[in-house]
Amino acid sequence: MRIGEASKQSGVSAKMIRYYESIGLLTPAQRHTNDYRDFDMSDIHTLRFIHRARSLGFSIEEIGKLISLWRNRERSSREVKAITETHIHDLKQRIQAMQEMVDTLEHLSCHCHGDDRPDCPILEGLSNHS
Amino acid sequence: MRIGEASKQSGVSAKMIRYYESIGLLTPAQRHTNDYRDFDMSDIHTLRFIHRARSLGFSIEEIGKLISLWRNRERSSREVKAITETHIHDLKQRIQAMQEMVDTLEHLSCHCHGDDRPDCPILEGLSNHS
DNA sequence: CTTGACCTTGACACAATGGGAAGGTTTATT
DNA sequence: AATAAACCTTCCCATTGTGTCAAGGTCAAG
Repeated sequence: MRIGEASKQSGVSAKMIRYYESIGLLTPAQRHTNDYRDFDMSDIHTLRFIHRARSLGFSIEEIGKLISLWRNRERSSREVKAITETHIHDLKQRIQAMQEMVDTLEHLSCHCHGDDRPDCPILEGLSNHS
Repeated sequence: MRIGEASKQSGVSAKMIRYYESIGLLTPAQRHTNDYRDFDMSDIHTLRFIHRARSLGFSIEEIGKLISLWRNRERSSREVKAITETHIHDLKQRIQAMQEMVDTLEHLSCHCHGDDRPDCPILEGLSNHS
């Protein structure tokens, strides 16, 4: 099947399919005589795998490792779990950092009248708070 | 003072100071005869403001608006609060999306033995879960 | 035989930051 | 005074992952 159909069936945009191929995440698709890429169901499975991994926030690099483990029948689940745990840890840290921002911002915001007057604890917080 | 000192006093890297100037977030600094930028305390205040706003996750664009409100004595705190609330909302959405990733990942990970065997619910989750 | 829907590659853009090169200036040490 | 170290300048390139757009090739249906 051609790239448009592969895109529909996998949820990965045609642009991204070409991109993943160009950076070596995907082995280059077969080509028809007219140079059009030709995907089979195995390609679709891989693309779906990538799509789901992306939606769980894995980086392209991590996905590369996951795919190679996925294809390797000799793999140890330890390796997969390690990548996943690292990623979870990473996500949690980012969540925490953002939550701290939210806390600070809400603290500032709740003291701000939010009316026509110029007095604003938010701006004060941004300028004084060292 | 020169850019290195301004960087130290504000916490913004020299690289970023030049960048902020180039995109118009900062009004271009004074120049010495030798072409070196020359910052005064007013510049430092602005840089600190930017630094704190960045550390709270505001985008450059939002910071541009905040700075112009900060400088405007006729501002309404309503506008500042609106920008802040929008940003908080944005952060919360991103946190929620990431938290959902974490939940899914932890669910998969806790079922994975993480040993020498190849069986791996994580990979299965990534390949089957449509 | 034209129209429209595909496909191809390539270039450029985003946001915010870092790295480095090539070259000029100032400051400190010999 | 000479030299070395530590600055400064501009300009270019890389990052991550995605989108947009252009110029052109291919194919099927009308």
